[in-house]
Amino acid sequence: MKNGDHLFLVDGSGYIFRAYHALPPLTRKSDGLPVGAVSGFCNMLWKLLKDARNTDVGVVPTHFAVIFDYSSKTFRNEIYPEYKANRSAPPEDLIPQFGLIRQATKAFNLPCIEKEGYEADDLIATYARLAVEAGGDVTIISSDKDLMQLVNHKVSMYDGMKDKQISVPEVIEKWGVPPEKMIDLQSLTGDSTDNIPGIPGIGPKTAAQLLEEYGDLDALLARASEIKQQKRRENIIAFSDQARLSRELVTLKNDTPIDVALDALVLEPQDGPRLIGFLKAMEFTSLTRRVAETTETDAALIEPVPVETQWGADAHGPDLQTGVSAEATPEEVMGGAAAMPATPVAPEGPENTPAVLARSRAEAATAEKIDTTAYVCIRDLATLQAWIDEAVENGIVAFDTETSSLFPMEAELIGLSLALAPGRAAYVPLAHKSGAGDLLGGGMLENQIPLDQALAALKPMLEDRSVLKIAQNMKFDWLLMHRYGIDITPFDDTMLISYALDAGPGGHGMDSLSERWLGHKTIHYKDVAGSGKSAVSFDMVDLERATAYAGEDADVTLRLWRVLKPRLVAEGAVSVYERLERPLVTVLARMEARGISVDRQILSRLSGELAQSAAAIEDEIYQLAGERFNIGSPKQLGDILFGRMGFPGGSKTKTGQWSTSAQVLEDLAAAGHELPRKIVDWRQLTKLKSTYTDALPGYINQETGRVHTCYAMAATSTGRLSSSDPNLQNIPIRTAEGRKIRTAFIASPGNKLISADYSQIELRVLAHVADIPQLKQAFEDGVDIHAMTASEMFNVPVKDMPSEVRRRAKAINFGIIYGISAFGLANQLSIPREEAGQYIRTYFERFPGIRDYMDATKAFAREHGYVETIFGRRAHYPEIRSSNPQMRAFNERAAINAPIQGSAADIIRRAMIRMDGALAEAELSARMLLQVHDELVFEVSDDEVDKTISVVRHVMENAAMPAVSLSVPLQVDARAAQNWDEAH
DNA sequence: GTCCGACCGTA
DNA sequence: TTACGGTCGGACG
Repeated sequence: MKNGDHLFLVDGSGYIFRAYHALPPLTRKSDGLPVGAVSGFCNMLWKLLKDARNTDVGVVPTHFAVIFDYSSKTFRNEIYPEYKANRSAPPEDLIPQFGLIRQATKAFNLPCIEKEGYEADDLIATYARLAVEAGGDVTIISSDKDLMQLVNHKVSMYDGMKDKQISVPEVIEKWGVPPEKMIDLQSLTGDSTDNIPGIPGIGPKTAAQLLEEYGDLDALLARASEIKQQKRRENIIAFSDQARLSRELVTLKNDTPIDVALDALVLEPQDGPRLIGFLKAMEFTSLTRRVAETTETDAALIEPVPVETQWGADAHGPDLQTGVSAEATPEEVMGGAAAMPATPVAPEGPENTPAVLARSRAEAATAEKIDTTAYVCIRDLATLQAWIDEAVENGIVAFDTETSSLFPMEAELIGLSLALAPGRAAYVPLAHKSGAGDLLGGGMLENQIPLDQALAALKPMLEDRSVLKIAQNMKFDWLLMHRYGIDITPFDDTMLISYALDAGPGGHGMDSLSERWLGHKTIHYKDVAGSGKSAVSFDMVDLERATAYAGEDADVTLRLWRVLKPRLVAEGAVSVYERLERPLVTVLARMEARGISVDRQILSRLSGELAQSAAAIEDEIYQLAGERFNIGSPKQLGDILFGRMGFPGGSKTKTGQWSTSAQVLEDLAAAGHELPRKIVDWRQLTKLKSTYTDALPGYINQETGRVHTCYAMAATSTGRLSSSDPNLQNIPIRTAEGRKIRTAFIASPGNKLISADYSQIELRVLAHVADIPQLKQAFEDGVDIHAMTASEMFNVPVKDMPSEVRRRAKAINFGIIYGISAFGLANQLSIPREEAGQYIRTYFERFPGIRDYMDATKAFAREHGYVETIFGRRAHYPEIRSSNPQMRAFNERAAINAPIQGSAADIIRRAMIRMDGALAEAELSARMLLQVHDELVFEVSDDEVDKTISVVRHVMENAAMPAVSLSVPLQVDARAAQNWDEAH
């Protein structure tokens, strides 16, 4: 920058709020996305830049930047915690616009500048100083009085909305003091919107008058006793410290660290097609036309670029509080009734609606052939950098990693692939071995970019908030890269998009999605790495095959995204994806990374005890049976029990074998037979040993010494998570023997485990969605729900109720949630089917609303093929129209269960998404470790137990709010102890 | 070596 | 009667 150059600095954050309130609301036609502030912003930028190229106008920028606030916490909060504390969260329809305006800035080919810990105003002050020192002039595009202190003969302001210049005379005219006294003036008056205290009773007029008389703030405070007006004098003396503090707060910091040099702000030529791509996506038709004319671009040839919208707490805007009021989307606020159909946006004509776009994308995707030999293998840094640059330019890139393991906490990076456009993908090998002839696997292959250099090159792009990273199952890649010091943001996940759209039968793996949506059979991992004993690690795969395989993964992921993402809007699944799926990815990844401490000694001792007990029982079994056989083989066991020994066979399995289930064996035992009892006991012991005490130690991670389960986000049809490797959602609890295994899950020294679980969450959800007065009242009163049910059904008082009566009512309550049948209930309670049927009839008489709800849900599912949770998550049951009565009945029961189980699953997801923020807000160091459907397990320092329990309980009990206001209270029981058994 | 059914642990 | 994942045995190729 040199003499005569002119820097324009746009106060982006200030503009967003001002435009939002000043301009009429505007939404994108096709899907209702709020874009009023974005529209105003684009029009203003266009006007500024158009004038800039018109040399008839006096002021021509040579340098240009748009500056944003990054977060609400800045150094000012250190000085004064109350700074801006009175700000409420931004309006919900403004939230997605923060990100869009940053994207707009990029589309205008302008630098987008922000820095964590600093306000936009400080960055503006810093750049203004640098520019003036370099001999340039500065125009700040803002009308914020906080910036007026910067005005001088080289620096002026411009109000883009009023088309008004603000120089030294305008400041004096408006405030009665010259710009250099604005700081003192604001220190005296304070500022209610920023919660800056100032001195009570002093407004701008008085302040200006005082400064005129005494010169500056210090002189005024020093000579305060001379002031004639009594009240004013007393206040200034009493609140002088407050004025000095205010001065610190309002004084802009003009020496903040900056990441982008002044000279890098030089104004680049407009990129017409890029800008038009964005404007078309926003559906700003008239501005699109004007830009097309001016840049001589044929807008018809340009596709709208996909834009990233962030609704939640990830969205960066100034003063975005973590409070719940900020989080409801319009879609959520309007939704909320269970099993109500979300209205898909109906295509009303040939215009470009989301539904039309989604359909055309789907058609195009199957038509395009995929050539896996066309991918590039990148082996030098310069080429990688060129791809990265293009990704940044593009704003979108599909990303995939190849690793040494499917366990993300053990996996090491072997290579990664990128895709910039369909068919344009590259593989970057990073740790392939030469493999030639050497039994030890050979040395490292030549000509690979060193891992640290590749990661250093990729990190800025992977963390660049203007570049959308797309992956299939991002949690894996996120956790892996997190371990390499990179936190990917922002991202989309094709697996989760598919799940939000199409949960039901059928998975969401890349291979099946590719086949379904692209009509393309992917290369299977087995085909490149082999399988079983002959399988090799991916680092031994030759680069040609590795490139085809890995490149295809990225290519297919990108293509899937292009097909699936538009469907979210078209089919009303945006809210589920944005509020329940995407934000959970990093929450779960961090939980997996933390792991939980497991005591190896306890497990090993238990294994020994179990082995001994099992061996003893084994001998008795052989004695009783009169021969040795494999007790673990249901086939052999059935032959002996029901064949040779002639026990009365209970039921047969579907393969025609005698069933040897615990139920059958228990019945025989109850009839006085000794052997079946022994078998049941033996089964329990060996199950505990093989599944838990023997297996768990093998999952203890070498480096962390902890067990890191893996959560599957898209494995169930209802919205529940599942856990595997190891499954920590089925650790025993029902029997005393089993519970011992829980004692091996421990808190690290100085810590406790907290277990917090929802009490009867599914029955509470049922009471809410089916609107059952007695159930709601019972939960309101906090009474024993099963006893209440029994009392209603059997006309017995709750007091001194026989336990068997309560047990039956409990079975019925669960039966209701599961889509009850007389057959199932009879089985569960070991009573005749007729009796079970009578129970159900009685239940429906007492609670007619339940029958209505079940009938309505079934009818809804038959009509639409899916059901919905209270948050709009859909579960599809296409087979509910099957002509097979068994199949149909099964799907009906599942359809009744899904909204209940799924709503409960959604509630705990919401709690989990908010939990880390709430704990941080309360300055608690507790770590969330595990989720078991209605339970969360935390590890917390001994001295923070009580506070943590109260925060956790608050978050969990209010998790449905504000999207859904449940008509039943949620109750959370929480306890802390040294191990999981005692905590639960 | 791979797949499936039976069984059983959890919510 | 709902939703999962792990282990085992045994049949298949």
